[in-house]
Amino acid sequence: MDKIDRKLLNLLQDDASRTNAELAELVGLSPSSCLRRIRRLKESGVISHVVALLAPAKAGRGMKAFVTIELERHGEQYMRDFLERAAQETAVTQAYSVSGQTDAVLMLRLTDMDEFDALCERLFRERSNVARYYTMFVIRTAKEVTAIPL
Amino acid sequence: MDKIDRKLLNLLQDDASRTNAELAELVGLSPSSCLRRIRRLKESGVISHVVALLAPAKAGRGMKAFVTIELERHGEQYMRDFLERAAQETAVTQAYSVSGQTDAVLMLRLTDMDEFDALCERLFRERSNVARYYTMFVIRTAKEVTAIPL
DNA sequence: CGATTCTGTGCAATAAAATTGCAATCGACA
DNA sequence: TGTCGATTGCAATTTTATTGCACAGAATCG
Repeated sequence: MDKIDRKLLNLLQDDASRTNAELAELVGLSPSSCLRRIRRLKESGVISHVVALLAPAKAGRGMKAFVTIELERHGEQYMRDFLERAAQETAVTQAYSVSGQTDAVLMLRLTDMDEFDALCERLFRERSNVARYYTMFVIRTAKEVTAIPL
Repeated sequence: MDKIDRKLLNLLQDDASRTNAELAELVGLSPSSCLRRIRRLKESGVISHVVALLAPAKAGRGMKAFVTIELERHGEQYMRDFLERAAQETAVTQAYSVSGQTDAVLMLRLTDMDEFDALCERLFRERSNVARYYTMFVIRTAKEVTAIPL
């Protein structure tokens, strides 16, 4: 993992639809060398996926929310159960167990409030182990990148 | 935006490195038709980017944290200032203003605690407008997808 | 109801891009 | 300084993307 690899990764994290020739040009390598490096980065798992990102609003899910959750009972198994149930919800795009007063954090992508209500019913109220949950609706997105700084 | 478009978007959100011929096969179209649809989806902005996703641990940023922030003074301009400063930090991958008791939420990708400490110093303590901040370190990631369900 | 337009389709030809073999070069290390 | 292993660039080859074109279906309008 040298300087060129990092440069390549930064470029690919920003826009993976560039042609290999273009990337080669940008990092100052021949196309073949460049391609071999990229392949190596994929095989080693540093690059885990190449995906298309959609504009949330145009995909009909412009509403975002964070939910912090405190569980009633705090065993490892309870946490596992809750996260598993949460992960199965399509509106849940991120689900974590965390340190601190809060036990879990969810990131939601919603179409409307009805969907939110139905989700809360299933996840937090219906025979659940949730003691308290606190919802923060996203008002403004100042930054949202998938790139990991190198 | 018909059924085939949605299918294409789901496929591309999952893996955008597939060849056009493969995608065409999967949605039951000819390669040329398929390509034209994808181009249309890009031009219309539904597909906003195509990016490489890295394995955080292998990229040296395995540590994640959420921070909720309450500001001292609550004007629009104060919020704007804070978010702008936060967004400039490379460790901050997501920055939002939110509804509720909390004013802002940050998502952090960190290499170590020293980086966290330095970030807090810059963002929360150094002549800042932050009244209180609460950090939740991610213990387990149960789900983390970029795909928007369609 | 029929003519017309518009949008989308498949096929085949073309252009562009990725991929590979190979010889040369670079750099670490003895 | 010589040797080994890894990386490079070039050029040939293969694969993939792209485009022109004619046709089919749906919607529009008189």
